[in-house]
Amino acid sequence: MTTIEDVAREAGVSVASVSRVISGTRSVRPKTKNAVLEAAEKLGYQKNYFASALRRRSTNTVGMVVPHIANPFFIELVERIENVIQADGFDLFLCDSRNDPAVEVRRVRALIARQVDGIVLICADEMRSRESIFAVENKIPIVTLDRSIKDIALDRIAVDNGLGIRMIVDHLASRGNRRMTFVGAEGGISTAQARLEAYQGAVAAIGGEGGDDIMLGSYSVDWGWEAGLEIADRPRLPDAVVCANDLIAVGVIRRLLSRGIRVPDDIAVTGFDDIALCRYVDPGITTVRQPIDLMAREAASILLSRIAGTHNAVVNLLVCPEIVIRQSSCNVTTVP
Amino acid sequence: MTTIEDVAREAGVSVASVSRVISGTRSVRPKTKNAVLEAAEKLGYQKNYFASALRRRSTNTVGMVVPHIANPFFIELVERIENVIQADGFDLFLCDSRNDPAVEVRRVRALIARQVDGIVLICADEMRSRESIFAVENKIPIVTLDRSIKDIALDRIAVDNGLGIRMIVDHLASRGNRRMTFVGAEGGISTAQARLEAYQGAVAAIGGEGGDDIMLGSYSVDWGWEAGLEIADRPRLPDAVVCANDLIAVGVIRRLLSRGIRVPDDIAVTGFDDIALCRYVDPGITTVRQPIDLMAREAASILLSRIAGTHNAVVNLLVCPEIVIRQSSCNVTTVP
DNA sequence: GACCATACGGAAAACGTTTACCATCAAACG
DNA sequence: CGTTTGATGGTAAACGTTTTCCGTATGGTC
Repeated sequence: MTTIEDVAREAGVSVASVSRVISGTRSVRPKTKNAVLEAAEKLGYQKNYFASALRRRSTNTVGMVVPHIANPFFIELVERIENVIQADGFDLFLCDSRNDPAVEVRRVRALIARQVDGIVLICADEMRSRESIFAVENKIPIVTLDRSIKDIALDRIAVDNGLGIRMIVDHLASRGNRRMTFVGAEGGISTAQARLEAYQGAVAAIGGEGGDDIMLGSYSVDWGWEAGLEIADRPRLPDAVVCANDLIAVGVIRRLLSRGIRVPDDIAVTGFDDIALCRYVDPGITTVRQPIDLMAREAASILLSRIAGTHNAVVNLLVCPEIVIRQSSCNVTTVP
Repeated sequence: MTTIEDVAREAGVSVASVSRVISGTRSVRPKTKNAVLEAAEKLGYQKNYFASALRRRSTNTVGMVVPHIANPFFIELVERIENVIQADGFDLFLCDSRNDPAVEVRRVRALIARQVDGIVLICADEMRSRESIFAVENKIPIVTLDRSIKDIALDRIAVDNGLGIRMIVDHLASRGNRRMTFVGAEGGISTAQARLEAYQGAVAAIGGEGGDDIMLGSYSVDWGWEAGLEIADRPRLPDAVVCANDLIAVGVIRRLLSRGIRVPDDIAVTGFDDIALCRYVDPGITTVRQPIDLMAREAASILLSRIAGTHNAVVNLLVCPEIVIRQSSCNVTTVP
């Protein structure tokens, strides 16, 4: 391993000059600069990341913790965020909390130990993820994305979940659906709670039935598949099933179809998020599109400005969703 | 920030003793050990990762580079690998090369700079990913997974792609299909090449047509959707479309259905990998299941043993796939 | 020419660990 | 009782940067 000292010797200058050239912290004469660069090139010098981080106490790295790496919605957010911060010279460390607040807090600690300059958190639980925040001890900035944590003043970027669900229920009602069922997620997930409450309110608002017809599980295809069975076996079917996310909707639809129930002819089904999968299944899924790009850009830029030290007030940004109508709620022709 | 020195002062011992207790490198008397642990607890001491890494030149971390984080097949491998290495006390850094060998080599360099102890690489290109290997300069062990690099003796774990495709073609032939088409991926991806060649050989072996009916694009739904159009518009349809992976198959099937062509009644379609999506679309996709769990365990344990310094011969492990028959190739009833 | 501001180079002190080396002590052994 | 051995504790030297502090040279201004 070649060090700054080898380069200094080769270039005939001091280690200080080499460091200044490499890290660009102070101007040096063009002549010495070139000598250093040539020597570094010749020796194949690579800066030691740890020595640098130890001394500077900063790593140009941000960490991101998501509940489940296999959920395409989170992955899309990760990709967008990485794009933004990379343009600013930051690297991204990605961690999966496996939907477990205990794992989450371990991940956060590991990131802190590696001295990331900031954290983007999609939290596992609106109550128990407080521990993750405490673990940060205000040492570095942290912004929450998509899901929020109760009663803590933190930057947050999320879609207006309530509005999304109301748009869905109104759309279903406009197609003549009156008897509805909601398949959501339990546990302390803020988005799950918001979508559930909005569903209840919206069904009441349109004067429909089923505002209290609620099934709660997890944000997964498996749960949708399970819930779909219960629905299919009912003596009297609902007109529409409102699912709290797209994965659930996929499971519900698969089950209904497998039981000979037609979607949307017998039952309309809707999702939330608009992951790519919605376009690839048949029927395509009517859903609420989250403005992922906007959310990622906002989250990243808020975090970066906090890292830079600019930025004051806590941001609580609620962005508007958009409804995407596909075949699962009404027979129309669409193209993926 | 509390350091080892603060703990030493608090416990009334030397920094050496504290370090030995914290890192467990040498035995210390129970009495001093307890004093250190209590002091550390009291002061909330956290070891500085960078100082430790700088001195020890090892980080208990392995890096993994995958071509595309949004591809569920890779994500499943990542999850399994993380499980294995975590049990051994290692952390995982995940990077996305965006299918670009130039990005890949940057990622590898970044991992090396962070002194990961080993790398798992799913390479972007069988020729140009050599650069990534050269970047490692034999400094740390590296194993390749799924895709291989030409003419370099490296540990490699992959499925027997040829066997998988032969199983598919034989299955299609046994259902009476004779006129076939192959939709694959171009560029220097070893698995794409292996699947293509196996297709040509297998079609010849069964005396079918279409061994030269080849369309090459990328491993994506979009490419399948595009290729499906060309197929749907042909004056004479093939009996079966063999796709090089599941994503392509999803795109092809969606397109054929949208053009009023029934799957499998008019055309059978098959995939490769057996990602979860195959069970969620309708019709379910007949595909080749890769033994992901086995592959991940093998890759991880080979890497770990190389890191530990045991292990000699280069491993080239070709594992057996399994065919999974669903509705896209013949009308059967299956359960997701 | 005297003075000052500015630019630049170098020596050395951090940063927080780990570890080589030495000192001490107690037990074991002849 | 002298010597050896093994266990344990401490001191100080690494690890490779960055950065403070100081010295020198350069150029400009009066």
